[in-house]
Amino acid sequence: MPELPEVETVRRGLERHVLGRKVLRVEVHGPRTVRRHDAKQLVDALEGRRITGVRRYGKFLVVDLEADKTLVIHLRMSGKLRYAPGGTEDHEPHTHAVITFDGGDELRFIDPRTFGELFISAGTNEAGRPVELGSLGLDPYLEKVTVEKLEDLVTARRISLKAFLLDQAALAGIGNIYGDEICFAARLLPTRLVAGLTRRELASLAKAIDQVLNQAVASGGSSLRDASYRDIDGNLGSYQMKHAVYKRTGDKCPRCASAVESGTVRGRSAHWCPSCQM
DNA sequence: AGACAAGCCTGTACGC
DNA sequence: TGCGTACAGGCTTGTC
Repeated sequence: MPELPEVETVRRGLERHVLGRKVLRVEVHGPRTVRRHDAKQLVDALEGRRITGVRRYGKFLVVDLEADKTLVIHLRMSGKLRYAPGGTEDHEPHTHAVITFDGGDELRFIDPRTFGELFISAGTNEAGRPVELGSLGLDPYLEKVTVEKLEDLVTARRISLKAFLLDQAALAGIGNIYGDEICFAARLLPTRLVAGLTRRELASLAKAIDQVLNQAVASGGSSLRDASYRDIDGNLGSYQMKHAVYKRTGDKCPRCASAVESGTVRGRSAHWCPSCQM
């Protein structure tokens, strides 16, 4: 489940391997890989052009190319990018797109559940971001989350803290794993209504968002048993070993040793410590 | 065998 | 009336 830390790790790998490289050939398989427009449009935008930048906004990867072409990638649940040096013939199952560079090295898009997608942006807004990403909220890794910003974002919102953290239009990049871990780090229950959080609690939340995401990026993200996230070179992340509550129902809370509980909040699984989260 | 998980979109219902 | 919200369903397939 690539969330902000995983996508940031992929972005760094992408920058290391493909920045400045010239695309020779692009193959797209399956009708769901490119679904916002004709696949040929993507092939034509990429072939013959060099990659000039690799950005990330929330869970979206943005690959800039010469002639102001912009490739946008979202991995959704099971999408992976894999860099394969030239001569690595075997494509693993569910390889839906292959970008071959000058010299023969390949960038492969693999996605068993086919929720992920690639598309060419129709243009950029005044901030230089793809217009399709216009509704994304504040990216807590690119921009510092302050109490003031959180106060602005939660006013008049009658939703739970967990729902707020998952709302990509408020904060971009947090998914179910980091949502639970941030609530734990902030000592706040996921069911709390955001409009009712005190300034002190919002300060704790801001600090938790910053700490959890930074530590997760430093650990190369989280790799779980299912969907098994790996970075662009096939390496696993290690932040799952630091998860305090996510999928740890019944385990001892690392802070107070109470048993971790779980349930459903806004239709999504949630995990929390009943003693030290309030 | 069948429920479930994930992110995100869409349709629908409902309360303030 | 209308907005914001919750909830269910859809998409998909590996895992339990």
